[in-house]
This record gives sequence, C-alpha cells and structure tokens, in this order.
Amino acid sequence: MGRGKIEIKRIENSSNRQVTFAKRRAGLVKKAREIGVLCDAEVGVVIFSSAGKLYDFWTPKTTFAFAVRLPRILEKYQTNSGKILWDEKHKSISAEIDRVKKENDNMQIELRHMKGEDVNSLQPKELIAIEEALTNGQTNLRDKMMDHWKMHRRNEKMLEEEHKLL
Amino acid sequence: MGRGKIEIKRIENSSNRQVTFAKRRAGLVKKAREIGVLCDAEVGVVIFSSAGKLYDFWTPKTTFAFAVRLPRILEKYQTNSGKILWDEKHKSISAEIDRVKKENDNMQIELRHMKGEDVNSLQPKELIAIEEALTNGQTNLRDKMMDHWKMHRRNEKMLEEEHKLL
DNA sequence: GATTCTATGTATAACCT
DNA sequence: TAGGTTATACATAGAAT
Repeated sequence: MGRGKIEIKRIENSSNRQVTFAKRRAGLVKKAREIGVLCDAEVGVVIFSSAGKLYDFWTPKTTFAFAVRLPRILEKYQTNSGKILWDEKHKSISAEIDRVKKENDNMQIELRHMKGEDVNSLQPKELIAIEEALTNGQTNLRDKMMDHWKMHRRNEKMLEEEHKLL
Repeated sequence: MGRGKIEIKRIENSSNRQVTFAKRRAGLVKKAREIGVLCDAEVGVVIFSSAGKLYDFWTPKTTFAFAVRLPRILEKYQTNSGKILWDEKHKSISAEIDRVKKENDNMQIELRHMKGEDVNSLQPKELIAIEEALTNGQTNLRDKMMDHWKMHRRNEKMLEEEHKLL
C-alpha cells in the first residue's frame, strides 16, 4: 500500500527501515485502538524496536486484564523463560508462605505434644521437657485462676458493704 | 475501508461486531507480523474478545524477550492500575498467606494459653477447659511414658536372657 | 460463526521539503 | 532525522453464502 509493492522481508536500508517502523508502528497502534473500540475488546500491543526501545499500547481495561491473565499467556508459551520469570516474581511471596507454613507445622506439633499426641517417637529427654511445660502451664494457670477468684471475692465483699451502707 | 465509512465507536449489532472482530483481528496480527519482519522488531499483540477469549501473536524472539522485559512494561504502569493488578494476581496467594497466618495466630494463642500465659481476659469456663486440656495432656503423656518404659524394660530383659543363653 | 466477493476507505512506499 | 504529499496497494464494510 504505497507507491510500490514491497516484499515482506527485512528492509536493509536502515533509514528506510526506521521510517517504515515509525509509520507502521503508528498504524498498528491505531488499528489496535480501533478494534478495541469497535468490538469492545481488550487489546495490548508491545513493540520493541531493533534498538531495544519499548513502545506499547493497551486499551484501558487491558492494563488490568492483562496482568490477571498473564499466567494464561505464559502457560500457552510454557517457555522456560516465561515460566522462570513468573516463578521469580512469586519466589519471595512463596518463600513467605513456606516460612509461615513451617512455623505453623511446628506449632501444630508442639500443640499435639502438649496434648500427649504423637509423642511415641520422642526421646525421654524431650518427653520430660514436655511434661515440665505442662506442669508449668498448670501452675501458672492455677495461680491466675486463684488471682481471679480472689479479686472476684474482694469485689463481691465491697459490693456487699456498699449495700449495707445504703 | 469498506463499502461505507464507519465511525470508530462500539458496533452495536452483535453479529456485525463479531465479524468485524474476526476480520480486524486477522488484520492486526498480519500487520504485527509484517512490522516485525520488515523492521526487525519484536512485536506482541494480545487481544481479549469481549467474550474473554484470548488471541495473541508474538514474533518468535518476543516470546522470550517479552518475558525478560515484562518487569519494564509493568514498571511503566506501576503508578497506575498496573501495580494494583500485578498485586491482583498476588491476591489469591496473599489470601493463602493470610489464612495460614491466622491459623498461626490461633495456634500461638492456644499454645500460650496452655503455658498459662495471656489468660487474664478469659472467662472461668475457658480457664477450666484449658486446665482440662493440660490435665488430659499430662495423663496421655504419662501413659505413653509408662508404655515406653515398660517396653524398654521388656527389651532389656530379653537381651539379658539372650546373653545368659550365650 | 466462518468464508467469499467487491466497492470503497485507509495505510503507506516512495518522494519531497 | 522529521514531517508532508500522493499514487498505489491493502484492508475491510456490507452483503451473500
């Protein structure tokens, strides 16, 4: 579509290539915008010039939708690079999950031990430690209960005396 | 570019819209391929139809380059909804973290209670439940320890007898 | 929904400034 | 290297299949 027909192959003359790039890039983006509007579609266009410069266009919604659907796109291309990148992005967050889950597991085990469960494989030393923890817990708990009770009694007495005064 | 000029606005007739979508989608991809070849560029086109179906095209190198450069693309949109939606993808993962963390907190509280800590705000009923749990734990634990000990003794005796036989 | 046909509107290659 | 002009090639709207 120009003064002459051209073959679709790399334009060797670099300034012609540059001019064609600028014009066709504009054309491509225009078409992308049009199909987006006409057909109520979400469109994204990404172009890297041979010099490595990035040009891109996204219909408004696409910025959102694209990110949401990125995994699907990468899936389709199951290339290592895509997969690796995605994994990379998730690595830190996955690490946190792992950390929290591990913490979770440890606490779960500790809790079960405190309930006398899953203790068969433990060493006598460990069993004794758990028993001590239980005993301490009981002691602490009973002290607290006693405090509560005392305070309760004191409050009751004070109320009684108030009543008497009235 | 057709029998009549059209305004660039959403095509209301849905079958016309569908036909136009298919035609222009093909056109867009063709143009993308051409600029890629002619100008030695890397091009990617992503189209989501209004029905949510994904169509995309990447020049060969782009499949790789795109993934490599994705962070740059997202950076460009960091300020706006891009960031929000990169996070959107993370939401499901974040939800899992939250869930696990919550589980974690609950266990932590339970553990502290079992150690007699942080019990001041508890109701008498709850305190009693904890004491019961502790007592049960102790009972279970002592049973297990006793079993162990018995088994240990039995094994020792058997060894002794073997030795005697030798 | 996809294809085909064809009149017409657009994009753009080659030039020019 | 960037922007404008124009002849031409191409894309596609509307209609039919």
